[in-house]
Amino acid sequence: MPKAVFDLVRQDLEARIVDGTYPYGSLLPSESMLVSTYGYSRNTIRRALSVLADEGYVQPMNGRGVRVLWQPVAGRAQGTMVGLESFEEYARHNGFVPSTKVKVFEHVTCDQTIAARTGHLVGDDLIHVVRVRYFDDTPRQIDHNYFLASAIPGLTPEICASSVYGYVEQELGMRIVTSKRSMTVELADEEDRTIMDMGSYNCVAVLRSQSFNSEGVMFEHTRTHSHPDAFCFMDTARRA
Amino acid sequence: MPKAVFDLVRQDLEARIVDGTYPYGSLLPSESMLVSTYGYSRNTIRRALSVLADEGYVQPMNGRGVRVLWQPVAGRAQGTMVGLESFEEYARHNGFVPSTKVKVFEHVTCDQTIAARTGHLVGDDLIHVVRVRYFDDTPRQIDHNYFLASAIPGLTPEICASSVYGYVEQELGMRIVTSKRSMTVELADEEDRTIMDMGSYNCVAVLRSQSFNSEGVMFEHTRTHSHPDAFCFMDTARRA
DNA sequence: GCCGATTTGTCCGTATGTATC
DNA sequence: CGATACATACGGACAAATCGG
Repeated sequence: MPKAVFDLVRQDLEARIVDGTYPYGSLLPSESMLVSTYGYSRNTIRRALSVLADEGYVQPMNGRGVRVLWQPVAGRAQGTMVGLESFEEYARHNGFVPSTKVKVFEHVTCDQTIAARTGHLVGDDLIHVVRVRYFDDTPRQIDHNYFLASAIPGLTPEICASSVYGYVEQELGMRIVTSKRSMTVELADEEDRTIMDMGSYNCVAVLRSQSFNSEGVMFEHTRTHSHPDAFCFMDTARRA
Repeated sequence: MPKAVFDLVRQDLEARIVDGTYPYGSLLPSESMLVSTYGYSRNTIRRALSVLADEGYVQPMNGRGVRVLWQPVAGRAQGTMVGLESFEEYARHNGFVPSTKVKVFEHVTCDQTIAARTGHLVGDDLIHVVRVRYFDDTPRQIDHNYFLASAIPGLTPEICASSVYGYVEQELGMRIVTSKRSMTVELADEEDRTIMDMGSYNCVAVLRSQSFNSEGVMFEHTRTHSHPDAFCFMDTARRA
């Protein structure tokens, strides 16, 4: 999809890191080398490297070179849930067959309580959706969504049962850009225990998120309760 | 600390966003405006904006402007645990008095089992440390660390009881740069139940992380078990 | 310890493309 | 259609850190 030059370079370098051409612990060719091999300007090469560094693939070292940090997955951690990944993307990456059942689909007007909890504005016309998510027919997540109705015209329960993100991006041509999230561990509530088989667990992973579209409007608040066996969040951070 | 021009601009813009000069939902002055007010080149201004966008403060919109996404913290979420934050930084930001008790401090040689679990290399000389972390004298975290001995000369139990990161950064002049982390929810083990007052919870938040120093060497693996009441992880993600 | 070569980090000025209004 | 605003790319310059002789 992306046709930007710096992104082509990034993809190529990433592929070579993953396939072992540039193994863990080694140094990448210097910037000037990459400039001559790729034939693009140093700024463009540097931008590609910068993205790779942000994603944790490499680490640049002043005066020395760029070290490869990436290594094949350590093993057990099956779930990635990296960056901004939807339920369906997550399932696909991990070899599960995903399905969804819509339990609630209703219009509500945002009052003070909802506003405080979700970050929507009082008076907004919202669509409240509750969904149960299955991996291979086993209930694993319960989603409570509040969508900004004006931002998602034509939303139906059927769309909620497949992928709202897909609808929003492909049908409405809107790109989800930024998402703020928080993660906590909380006691499973009545709903969790009724719907999911909690086994010996009495807790769930709770992920709350606000999503902003390409216009900078917050169009969604989600609270997801995940079964501990189906939750693994991965992340890479850099320090200034 | 940072004297780079783009970072000064970033700090200034961030401050104006936080203090309400550029409120939530508004548009920042255009790049050309910022160029003339700050007196720096467009590249430099754009770099500052780019960092702010990565951190979730703003969202640039092609052809329109740069929208402010930041808003004062929504409320309850007391804990930030944002980005790369050490235990002490976390405690300070949240008004707790932190303390630490070192339970284990021993040299071990990395065998196959430890290597598979931590990502260290077989044969490495490691320092295995187990620490209990307190907020206001209440045990809230249990840390299992494996430090690469050769990367942290002079490490003592006393240093472990205060801040290893502080020692590493200030005394050794080494900067922690990249960290890869994963978060899961797991059943509290015997150790958790013995040391922490789990109340009605039977789960803990488990955070595993590998830290790389400025030479691109992995010098630490940590597994932290956190009490649910003392764990809140916040994050902002962007989509390509 | 010094010096020069190498490599990454920062910054500037300019040009062109694309999206919005 | 033109004006505005962000996105991408190029080329050049100098600084800072590292390394080898």
